[in-house]
Amino acid sequence: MGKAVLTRQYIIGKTAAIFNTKGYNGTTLQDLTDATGLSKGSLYGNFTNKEEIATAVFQYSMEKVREAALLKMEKAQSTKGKLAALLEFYAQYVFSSPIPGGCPLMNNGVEADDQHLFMKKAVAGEIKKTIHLISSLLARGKQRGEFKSSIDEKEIAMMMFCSIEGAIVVSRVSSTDAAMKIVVNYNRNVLEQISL
Amino acid sequence: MGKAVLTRQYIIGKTAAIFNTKGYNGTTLQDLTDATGLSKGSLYGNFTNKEEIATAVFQYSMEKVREAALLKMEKAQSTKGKLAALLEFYAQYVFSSPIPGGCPLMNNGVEADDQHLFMKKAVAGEIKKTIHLISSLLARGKQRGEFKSSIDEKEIAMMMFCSIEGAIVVSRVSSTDAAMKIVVNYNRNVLEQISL
Amino acid sequence: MGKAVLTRQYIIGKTAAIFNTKGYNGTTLQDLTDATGLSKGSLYGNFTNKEEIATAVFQYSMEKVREAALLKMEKAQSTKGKLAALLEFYAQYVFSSPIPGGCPLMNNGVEADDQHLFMKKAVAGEIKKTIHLISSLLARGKQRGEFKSSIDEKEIAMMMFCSIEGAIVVSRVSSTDAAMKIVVNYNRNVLEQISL
Amino acid sequence: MGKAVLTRQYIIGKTAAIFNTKGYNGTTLQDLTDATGLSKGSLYGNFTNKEEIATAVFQYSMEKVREAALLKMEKAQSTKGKLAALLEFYAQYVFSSPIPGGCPLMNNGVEADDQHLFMKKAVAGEIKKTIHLISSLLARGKQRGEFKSSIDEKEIAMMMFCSIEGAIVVSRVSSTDAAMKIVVNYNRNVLEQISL
DNA sequence: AATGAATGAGCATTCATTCAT
DNA sequence: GATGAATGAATGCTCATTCAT
Repeated sequence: MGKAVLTRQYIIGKTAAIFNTKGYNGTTLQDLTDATGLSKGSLYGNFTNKEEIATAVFQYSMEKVREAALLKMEKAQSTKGKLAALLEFYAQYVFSSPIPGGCPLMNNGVEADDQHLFMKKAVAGEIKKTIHLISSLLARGKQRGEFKSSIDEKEIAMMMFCSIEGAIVVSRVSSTDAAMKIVVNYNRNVLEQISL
Repeated sequence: MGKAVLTRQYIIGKTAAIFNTKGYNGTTLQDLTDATGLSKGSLYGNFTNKEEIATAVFQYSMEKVREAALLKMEKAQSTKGKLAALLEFYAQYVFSSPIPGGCPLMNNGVEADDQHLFMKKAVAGEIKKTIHLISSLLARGKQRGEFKSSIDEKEIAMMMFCSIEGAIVVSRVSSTDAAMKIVVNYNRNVLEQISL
Repeated sequence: MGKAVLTRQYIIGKTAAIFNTKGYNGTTLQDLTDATGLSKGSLYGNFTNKEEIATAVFQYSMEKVREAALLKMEKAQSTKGKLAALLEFYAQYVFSSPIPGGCPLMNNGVEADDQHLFMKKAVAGEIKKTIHLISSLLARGKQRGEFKSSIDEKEIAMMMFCSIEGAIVVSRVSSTDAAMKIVVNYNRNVLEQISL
Repeated sequence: MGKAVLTRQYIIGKTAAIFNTKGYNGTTLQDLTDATGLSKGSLYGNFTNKEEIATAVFQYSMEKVREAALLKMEKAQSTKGKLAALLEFYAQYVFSSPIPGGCPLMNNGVEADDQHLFMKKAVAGEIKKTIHLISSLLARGKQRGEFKSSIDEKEIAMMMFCSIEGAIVVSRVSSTDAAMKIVVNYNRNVLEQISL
């Protein structure tokens, strides 16, 4: 890895929490130089502009989130166990997310949808990926005979994802994880009901 | 109504879409003077600062949203019919929301949660109100014998709300209402299943 | 006295301390409406602009100062006694001036000299008047045989005035009346030395 | 000297006369960019805010004043001669001060005393320094047998300083150096009277 | 590869003043 | 005579970006 790549990663790692907390508009170059200890010139030497930093940070943040989720899931052996672990992961997410500031998908998605096209595309892609992950697990569970063959894995995956994401925002704004607890519990029950 | 009140309402009405589209940070005083045709001085004569405008706009936007939802619902006579109408309302929400730019709850909630305390409080209150509305309808349906007495109306209300809100963001970011359609359909089925 | 005159005097009385404390540039119309409880429109109904208010306030403030000084002086019967009373007046001036904020002559003089011609003239006139007052007292003392006939009353008056005014500023900036005490004491000794 | 230091000094040098003429409140950032040819951004890159510029300018101005005074004084060999030179310096001060606009001590002192604490401290310090300088000269003259041993150097220094400063303001406001001439002449006579 | 210094456009906010009512 | 509402210019300050070194 060349020095340039290392510096890019250093910058991304040091600034991910800031972007996720303050949002793209709310994050200033000054914030980034403060967090990294680097000069503005150096930031612009490694990225073409703030948009590029934000996009790279978003990709990095999603990797971190996914890593943390997969770590939780890999301990479980059954597909159902893995999905339960994923729910467990989200249950704790509200107040201790891998990148502070809540879910990068919601944070960037909401700010991007009418404003930042460069980011909107990236968020849409990551959302699709995440829903696909859940959907695939459900499909595999069906194949392996863990889940009823009648289930619509796409529907369940979408409901799981949307309700969890909604619950993250509701819980964070309300400063209590009451909403998240209800939603996670509901989805756990869904897992039970579709199990054979 | 004094002139001041009228001007305040005029400002609020003209700028609601801007705040909902660009967010608080992304909306500038220039945006507001452009939209209203008023001078900055006039804006500051009617509001103490941008925060106060944003807060008033948020309250107004939520009223508009609620009005539009209630309008859809009042045609239905059964409680179940009202809840179905509410789902119908959200199904169309993605691309034609009463205030352009998506759901003010998500938009303001996501931006506010780590940054704008003045707004965070307001959003939390409105979310609570909205969930309570759904929950109350379910409870009344139970009383009236439309729904099974075994249902947990708070749980269902929370799931409906969170999944719908999540679906709004997902659909808007993805520029397709596929997610919303799935979520609305799922919740319609829930209504059927809890009906007697 | 018509209502207009009364309102003018009301405004002047309520705002004198503000101008003397914050200076002309530092005083805003908002300060004046806050202090008077009147609207901007009313202020502009009674004065043509801020300059006119400031000028009227300055005249009023100087009257107040002179009144307070004369009150102290009138108890004394000898001319020397009157001048000693005047020094006494200044000795207490630093921390309890008739109009809070120090001497209007210095305050307005310093701010006006390069900027506000309308005020510069007024201040110059009042300074002349004040020095003339001291000078006249010394001259009368000479006539009445209280003071040596050899004294140059204009020189002594100028020294007294300049040293006292300088001491006011020095004392106020230093937050201690040490300078004023020394200067007053020196001038008291001068009075003794010129006495027959 | 780094470029930053040079630019700071350039800014200070170019703006000293403006602050001394218009005062802190009366000086705008626009004035400063006009005088320097630099952008606001550059000004804020070299100073944290207007206060910091004003403070630096005040220190610089006092150095310039002191330099000019010392230059006049160093030609004289006797202490009395040096003090006479200092009076000479002030005699010309009214219409040709090292920094245009009068004495920075009075200008900043009067504006600062009730408003700008950051400046008040600085002015108080410089006043003390200046009075100490005069007092030291008088003390040295006593030691060297030039002045009577009975003199109170602190009293004389204070009177000299206060009367001169008062005379500066009076003369500038009156647009004539009559006051200054009288005060300087008086103080010259004092020097004669305390000489052995 | 990194920096320090600069820029010009833009930021939210306040200014003295006006004027229809 | 007094007011509330408006204005446009100006306020101090911050922004993302550039570029010579």
